[in-house]
Amino acid sequence: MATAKGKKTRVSDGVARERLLKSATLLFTRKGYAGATVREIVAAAGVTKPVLYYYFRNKEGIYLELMRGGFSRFDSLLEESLSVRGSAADRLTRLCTQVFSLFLDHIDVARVMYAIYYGPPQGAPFIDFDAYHRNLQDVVRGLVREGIRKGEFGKGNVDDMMWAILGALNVAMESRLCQPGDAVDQDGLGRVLKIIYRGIAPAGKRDPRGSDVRGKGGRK
Amino acid sequence: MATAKGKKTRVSDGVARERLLKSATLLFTRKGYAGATVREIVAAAGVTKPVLYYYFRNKEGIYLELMRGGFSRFDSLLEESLSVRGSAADRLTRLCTQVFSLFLDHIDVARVMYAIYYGPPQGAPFIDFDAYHRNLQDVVRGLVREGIRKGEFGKGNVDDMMWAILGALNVAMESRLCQPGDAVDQDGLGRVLKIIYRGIAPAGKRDPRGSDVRGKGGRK
DNA sequence: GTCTATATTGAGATAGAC
DNA sequence: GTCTATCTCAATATAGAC
Repeated sequence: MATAKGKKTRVSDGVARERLLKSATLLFTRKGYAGATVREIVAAAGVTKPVLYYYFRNKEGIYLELMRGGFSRFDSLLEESLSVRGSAADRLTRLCTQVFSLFLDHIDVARVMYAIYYGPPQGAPFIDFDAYHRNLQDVVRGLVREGIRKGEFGKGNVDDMMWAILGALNVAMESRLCQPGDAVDQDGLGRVLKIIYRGIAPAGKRDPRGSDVRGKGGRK
Repeated sequence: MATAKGKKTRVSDGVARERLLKSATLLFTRKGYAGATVREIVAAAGVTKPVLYYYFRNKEGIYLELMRGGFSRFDSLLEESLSVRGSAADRLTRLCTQVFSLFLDHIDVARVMYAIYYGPPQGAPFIDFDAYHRNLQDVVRGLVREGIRKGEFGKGNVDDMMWAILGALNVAMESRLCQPGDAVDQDGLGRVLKIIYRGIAPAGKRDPRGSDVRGKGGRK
């Protein structure tokens, strides 16, 4: 990230950039993409307009950078989950836990995404949120399928299992967005997933409740 | 509403009113609450401004009427579910099915609600969506508790079970909002709920109807 | 009263000095 | 990299003709 030449600057490289990203997130959240003005964003960041244009080209640029930051990490998680080894349940839990963790770490950016996705048109550049949603679905579906193939899960409708799992992840995230007080945390998500694994276990092989409550995977 | 003809109405009572509600829903969905002008709404409904004023007083009035329409039915469902008899699972499924049905019947109003809830401030009158969400949580939690008390569900964290069930309902609704093509339908929701009932069944006992989690879709 | 032309504002964006 | 100063443009507001 730092410039190769190590040129001296008034503030160290990227500080203003980070401040801008932060203030843009805050203001996009509070007033929407259209409602947040470049003036407010730079004022809140304690810099002047040209600084924003220097780093991000324009208002759309800083918005896209926000989105890209979140989604690139998300893509990494999906990719990583394909190479990780372990039981299907462990891999699913790992994936959900990591996605949830990413969500919690950037919940303010997530709010902006939700507002753009569900909210009215605001002139923001198009982001194909549905594609990311489908990617997650595909990965989860693949892991479920593998679990069935290995006999870890019972035979049944793969999509039903996928929806049950995504429902757990989804409700955890949205409970955070909606009621930060009484919401689902990482452990809660892990426990809800356990309920689902038990529900999709093969007919004869249901392990007793709470036989493995750890979220990091039973054996490693 | 006043069916008495105190005023001169050119169309039969309620027709213009319904047309206004429909066009307002459409325009609130497309352009947001703030973006939809009274002019457009009445034009789309084929009536004149005074007609809107007569039925709804103003833009806020027609918006509140939309919200009230959805939520009053929702409240009825919650209330009704308290008096219905049957197993906890049946009552939970019945409640979720009915809520989902209500959602599907008024999915365009639901879109407006989502946009207001998650979207940026648009100057719309405040609606306490969180309260409705909490109400649903409370009813589901109560039904889960009863299921545990009657031995239908195993002992365990009541909230975890509640979140699993709400996750299923939630993901069904949002899959409809997001990807109308490949979404969850009533049967799908029922099957996902079965998975969860199995997952929260008492340790030794298998839910008779949940013994087959296979849906008609099979593997996809 | 309503309409239209003009003024004003406030938005995003840029040039060039340092 | 950052600043001061400025530009363009569209929406809004207003004034004055009709």
